[in-house]
Amino acid sequence: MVEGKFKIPNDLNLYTTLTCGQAFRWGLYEEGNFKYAKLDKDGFIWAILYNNFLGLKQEKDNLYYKALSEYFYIPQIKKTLKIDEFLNFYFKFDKDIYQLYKIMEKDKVLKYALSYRGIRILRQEPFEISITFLFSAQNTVHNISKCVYLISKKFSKELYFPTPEFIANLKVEELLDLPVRFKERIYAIINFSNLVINGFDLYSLRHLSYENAHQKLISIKGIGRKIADCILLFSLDFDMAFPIDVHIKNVVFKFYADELKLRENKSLTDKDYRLISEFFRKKYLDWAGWVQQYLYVLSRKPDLKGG
DNA sequence: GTCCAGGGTGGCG
DNA sequence: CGCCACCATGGA
Repeated sequence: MVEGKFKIPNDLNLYTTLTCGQAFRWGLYEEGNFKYAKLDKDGFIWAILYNNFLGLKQEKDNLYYKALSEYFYIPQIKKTLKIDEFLNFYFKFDKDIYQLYKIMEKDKVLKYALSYRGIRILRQEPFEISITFLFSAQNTVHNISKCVYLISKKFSKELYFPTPEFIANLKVEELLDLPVRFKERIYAIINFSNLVINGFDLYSLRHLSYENAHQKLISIKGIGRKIADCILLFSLDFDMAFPIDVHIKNVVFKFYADELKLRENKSLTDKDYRLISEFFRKKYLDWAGWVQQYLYVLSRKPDLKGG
């Protein structure tokens, strides 16, 4: 076990970043159990990621870490990173979030979300994120994290995230204990894993335009517009992706309806999804996905819903 | 008991 | 296009 201190190079709110619905592995690992978003007795929050076991704790501008190993293997770039380098990679510290704050101050709604400053979009592993968000349909953050925990438990004692080969070879019956809303989600993750082992290269989508990458993803069974945007934003560096779930939809219709000339329909139509998404993308470019995350956190706070 | 979570698909008018 | 039904859950 290695321990150390890392000087945070840009603004960060560690706890909110790790528990705001973009990552599902952070919490407290006990014997045969996992408690999402819970800290250990020393105030560290833990995750199994990139074939390592990492605990983090923030004190002002410092990140204290404990890790099983000093090295993290990043499969999508086929490189091993030392812990400092890894933290810069994972939290995208090369992106100067103060530029985002300047933008947010000018917006009537986003300025209120500045109270959550320090939320960053994480750079996560594409296959894991794809499977994770395939679990996410009409599901809760808590249950999604439980799905990820349980499927990792089936794969290895160390709780590493399964390989595509492992999931592809599972039978549906072996996955029915996962708390997904719809059984069809189980078929989707097995199908997706088969695509990957047969040569579908998620990471190569990064070379495409946003439009083309999104198009490729939604052509896959079980992945629609929203899950595609989550995969692009949370694992493939498409920071201009703007996923719209029910919370984002509500906050946009409440505060931006006039500006966007929106008329509320029974459900969010493809036309409106595209309209809203494009509006924020054109306005905020490579910060659109980050803006979306601040809106998401803001809209999930019950006391702020009134506006 | 009810309501709702980071949805997607297929089908009909 | 918009709307609908349907889909093996679990917590508040």
